[in-house]
Amino acid sequence: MRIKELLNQRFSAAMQAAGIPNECSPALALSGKPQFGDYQANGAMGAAKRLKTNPRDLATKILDNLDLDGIADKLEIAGPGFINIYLSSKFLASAVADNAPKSGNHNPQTIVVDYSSPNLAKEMHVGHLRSTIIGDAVARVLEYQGHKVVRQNHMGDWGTQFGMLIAELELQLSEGEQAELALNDLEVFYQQSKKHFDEDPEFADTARAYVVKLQSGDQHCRTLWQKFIQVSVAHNLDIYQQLNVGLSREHIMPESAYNDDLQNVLDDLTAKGLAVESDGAKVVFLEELADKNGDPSVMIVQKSGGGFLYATSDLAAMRYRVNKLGADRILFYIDARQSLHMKQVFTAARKAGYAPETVGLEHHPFGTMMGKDGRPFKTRSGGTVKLADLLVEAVERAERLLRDKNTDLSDDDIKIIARKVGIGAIKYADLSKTRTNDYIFDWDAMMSFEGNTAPYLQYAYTRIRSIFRKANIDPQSFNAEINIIEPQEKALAMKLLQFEEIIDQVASEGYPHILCNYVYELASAFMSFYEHCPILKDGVDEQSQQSRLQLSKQTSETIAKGLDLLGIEVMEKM
RNA sequence: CCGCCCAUAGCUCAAUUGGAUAGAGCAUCCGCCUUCUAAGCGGAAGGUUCCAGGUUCGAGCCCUGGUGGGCGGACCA
Repeated sequence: MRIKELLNQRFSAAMQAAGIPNECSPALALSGKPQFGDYQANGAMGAAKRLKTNPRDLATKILDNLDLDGIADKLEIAGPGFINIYLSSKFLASAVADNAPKSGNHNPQTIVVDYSSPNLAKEMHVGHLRSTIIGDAVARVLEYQGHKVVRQNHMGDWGTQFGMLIAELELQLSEGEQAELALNDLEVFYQQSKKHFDEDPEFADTARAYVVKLQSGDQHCRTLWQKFIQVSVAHNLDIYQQLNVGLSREHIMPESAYNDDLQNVLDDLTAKGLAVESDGAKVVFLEELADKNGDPSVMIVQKSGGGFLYATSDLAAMRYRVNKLGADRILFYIDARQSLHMKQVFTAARKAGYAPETVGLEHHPFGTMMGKDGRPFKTRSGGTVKLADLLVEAVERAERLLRDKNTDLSDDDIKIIARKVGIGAIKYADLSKTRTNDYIFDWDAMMSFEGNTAPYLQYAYTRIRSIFRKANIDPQSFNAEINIIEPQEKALAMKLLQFEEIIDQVASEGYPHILCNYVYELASAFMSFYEHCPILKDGVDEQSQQSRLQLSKQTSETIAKGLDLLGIEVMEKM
């Protein structure tokens, strides 16, 4: 149940009865401080401005028409016209009791989520982390809400580099090398290839010729290319699995898949008068994005040599997603540096009719991962950090910490837990920061097991599970009536009730850090509750014990669900 | 030259999108374990929200102008 929504309905009705126009929102919000109640309605002030009346009088009028019987104990008008709402404990208790995840969705949409989309020429590196895990978290949230989510991994498998790479592969195979062995380390392979390309003109010519041959369907080049792609894709799928990310083979829709459609897109743009020739290239001038001098933004869709660019394949992808996938909404988790490009593609897609106004096009950009020095995260020698190496280090660090702190876990348990903690820590550190900003990657902070980190939340979960083990109760089947007496019980109940509202917010705006903050606050509220409200200790009456166990059970479920939506696993012990 | 983004406690980050006295964690200091996992809890201290104006009942958030930093902008993605 969404309390805010309920209050909103009641306040809207009261405001209407008080003669306030419908456009005025009750402006409901959680109260920041206990002395301002649990929720507050700030709409009286906005409405008073509009009606040119006294806000406090208007607030009184709203209260006269407001029916919150059985929901609120007390209502008060404060300050310039705030209405403070004190919820009844009985209402809270019953609300928590039927706080079970809602079934179905009144307005399910088909939502395409474009995320991860690495370039297959090289191994995945830290630059791919954010798109991969933020996009995945949002996809999970949308699925939880009952939408049809279509994940699209727009892998880069078709650029100029591939001519160079297949020429290198051909060379190494001719020297008797096995494909699997040659491609064992994609990074090394890429460097060898680049070296040949730069130093050997003959090789470079072959490479350039192979790009053209590949794209025109030459069988030999195609076979070599497929060998390479196969290895690279397998590498990526392995990373996804390690990351507990819901991307598999079926979600891959690479650039090459649009190859046959690029000429069609160009022809169509030309026919519509959008693409015109300029300096030998085919470009689209976008007056909508003109600067203050009136110069339109330029988007090249075909090079003067005849080659297509990513703007072209992005437009082809747009058409596919709208027409074939039936998208109502398309989300792009792509680096903030491509904001202009996204704007151009969106504008062109609208003008060409590839995406009607009814289809939401949303670029959800994100900032860069920085090192502790405030510069982009690199290895000590200044190279790119491979994602595979980063994950190995995360698990190793987690394992060391577990061994330091713990004695009664088996070796196998430690291995399994270290994986969940290490990967969880790395993902959570990223997801918990505001998506659009750069953030500083700090091993110690994310692994510290203190504060707003994955280990803290995982620990909170295991603590609750431990209570049930101790009491020899199966939480799954446990169910008891909730009784809210202590302030910590109320605070915990309030937090539990905010889950769905938070989910709505993440779904509409695509900021997973809101969910992170929520789970952290929920876990903190539990820790506080747990310290002040004994459960299994001597002297706790039966009714309180049952009620507190019920609160604990629902907290553990909500933490687990919240973390699950973030793609982070929990465990029974740690 | 044009355009986009950022600036909040010593550090890392929040602030329910215009709401009341700007909140957490780390670090520092003070308390709490023979009792449900102390990887925890309670408390103290820490702020001219980069600067200057403006809008209004009310601004970290909106507008204007600066300062400082990052990133984009005709043939890579």
